[in-house]
Amino acid sequence: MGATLVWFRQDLRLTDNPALAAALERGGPVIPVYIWAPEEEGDWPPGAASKWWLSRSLAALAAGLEKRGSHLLIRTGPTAEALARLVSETGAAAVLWNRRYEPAAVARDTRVKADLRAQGVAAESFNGSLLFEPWTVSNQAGKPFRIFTPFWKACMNRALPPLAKDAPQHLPAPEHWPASLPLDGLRLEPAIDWASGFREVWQPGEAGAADRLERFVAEAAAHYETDRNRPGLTGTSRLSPHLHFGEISPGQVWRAAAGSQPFLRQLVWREFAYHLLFHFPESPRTPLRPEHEGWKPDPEKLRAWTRARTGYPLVDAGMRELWRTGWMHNRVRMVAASVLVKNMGLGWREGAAWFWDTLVDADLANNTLGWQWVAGCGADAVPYFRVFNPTLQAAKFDPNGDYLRRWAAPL
DNA sequence: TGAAATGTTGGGGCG
DNA sequence: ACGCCCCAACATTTC
Repeated sequence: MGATLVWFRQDLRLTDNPALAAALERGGPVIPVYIWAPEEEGDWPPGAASKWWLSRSLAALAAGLEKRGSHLLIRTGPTAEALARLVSETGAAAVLWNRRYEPAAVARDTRVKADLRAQGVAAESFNGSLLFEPWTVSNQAGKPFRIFTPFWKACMNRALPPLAKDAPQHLPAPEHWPASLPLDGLRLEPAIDWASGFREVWQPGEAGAADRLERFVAEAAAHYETDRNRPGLTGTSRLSPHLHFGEISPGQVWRAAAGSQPFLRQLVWREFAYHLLFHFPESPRTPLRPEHEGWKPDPEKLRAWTRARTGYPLVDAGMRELWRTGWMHNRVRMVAASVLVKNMGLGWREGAAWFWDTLVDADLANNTLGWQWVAGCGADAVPYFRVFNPTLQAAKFDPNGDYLRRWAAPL
């Protein structure tokens, strides 16, 4: 039986991983590989915070594989060439992976699949990142949804897809492991150590994701509906980076948090973001609605926003939380984005680009949806007259000033 | 997942 | 007991 390559991408986990489960099912040796190819990501190669996370997450995945008698191969792109070379080095009969939905990734993966099949190699992709594939959810007219609530209802009417079989304690290994680059050879970690605040907050990898989920369900899920809006509390799950890198699957999260409808709703917002990105692949660049085109570039203003010098205490606290931890509470993200677009007159893409570089959970689908929602140019967006008042928002959602105090120290 | 203005309701104080 | 007023709490409307 020939070996099977499992091409890891944004599914850096050994539990509920359909591609890995299918590879094990085939019976031969399993060869896990990660290919670093940022030049294939179109306009959105991973930003600095994402690379920091990726480095740690790959290390965690590699350690998990070693514990099971396996090994993570690291290679660099071009992906098609790297896979072809690995196939010839290992005599692999199949390459399996879990799907991605970003336009550049879809185009690249389609070519890779065709190339492999032309070489006589079995190539199959699986759903490892979403509850429902974007092309399987549609409205009465058979069209993609553009409004959240009907999408949510359609999702709630469907059966939860089953989980994949978890990886066993021992993975079948090939007789010889092909060469691998060292992880630090990818230079994902910053040369200057700006990530000390990140390390205090985050534990990238499958174990960190499971721990975060367990704590959320035990401590916060019951009060999620109200506490999720309080940035001074730990009222949200903080699973976004773990979900982005696939260290945990939405199916696992859904099952653990099934008692909290308001939280499930947020999980479906993530599904909706992928639904929109898949069906409207131009939307990260060209929104569905033309609103908010009257902005002018202003590097000084933009710099003030990025460096936490807007003068709005809640926004500046948020920008400092982002800078220090690679994450910002969602309530504060909405206010910070609203201020950039509606108070400062800057373009949403400029804010989105900063978030892309600084967020550990930077995700093209979610980032695009969030910014277009605030700017009012997306599929399901706030009307132009909906403007957040940063002072009022602080009074409402941080009444004791806990959040402002926590992120008061200047950068 | 807006804010502010305007409208409605009901409890309680008071003469 | 009753009517009147005030006001908070909530609901509705408007941008």
